[in-house]
Amino acid sequence: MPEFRYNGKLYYNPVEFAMDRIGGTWKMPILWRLKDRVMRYSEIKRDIPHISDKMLTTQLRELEADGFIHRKVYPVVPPKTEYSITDHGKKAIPIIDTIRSYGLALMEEAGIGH
Amino acid sequence: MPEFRYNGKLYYNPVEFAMDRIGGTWKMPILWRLKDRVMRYSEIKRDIPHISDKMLTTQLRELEADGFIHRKVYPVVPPKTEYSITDHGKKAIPIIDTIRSYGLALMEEAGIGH
DNA sequence: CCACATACTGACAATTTTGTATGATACTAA
DNA sequence: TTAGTATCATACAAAATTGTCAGTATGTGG
Repeated sequence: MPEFRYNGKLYYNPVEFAMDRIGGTWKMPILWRLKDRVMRYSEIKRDIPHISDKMLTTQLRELEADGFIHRKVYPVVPPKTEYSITDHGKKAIPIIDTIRSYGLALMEEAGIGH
Repeated sequence: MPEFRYNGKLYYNPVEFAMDRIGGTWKMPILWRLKDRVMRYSEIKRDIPHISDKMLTTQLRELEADGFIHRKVYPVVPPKTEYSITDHGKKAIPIIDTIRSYGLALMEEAGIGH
């Protein structure tokens, strides 16, 4: 595995690079929810328990900067912003699905969910 | 996604559970190397650049505790320890492969590797 | 005039993860 | 007698991630 640099950061392998884009506590949950519908900020927030405004905003911004989602702001008051997944973002869905299924399998083995 | 508890820790979804077992900087690189051969501690260390003794040891111990790898100690001096992947651990390989391929695709899109 | 709504921003703090540095062991070779 | 080896352990520090809290903007409904 040759190491490489991207945006100033050093990566050791492709897995690390992938996880830096879609990993962390919130990015996959967000992408998963946007996979087949457009959602407003407040909808996403209501749908993901425990997420704070700060986390939701920063993660949405990073996903947007990396081209996974699109952000459309309506100039109204109170504000209205819609988030949708991009073609680039859709490519991550099968990977999330794979990880999710694996997680469910691990949970079953561990006796979680009865 | 109903949240749940395991070993005292709170998880929000299956992805988080999966990533807690095989995520982090070093676990997938370790499992990936053990996927088709038995390796000694020092071999793994030589094969994974930048990993420190502390990280290698703690990650190996956690992977062992979670049943992903097996540890065989030979009572000789200097010490000799062999690590091998278990059947349980082998189930993680396709997932790592999926993430790895996705990472390579992202890298290509980003223009990494010429 | 005042509260309410939505989508944020920023300062700061706590937590989690990763890294560094040093030492232990106990036999073998020089 | 001393250095070298392989596999750790442990104390401590730094870095990265996540969380808390307060505040902002601007119109609408009461």
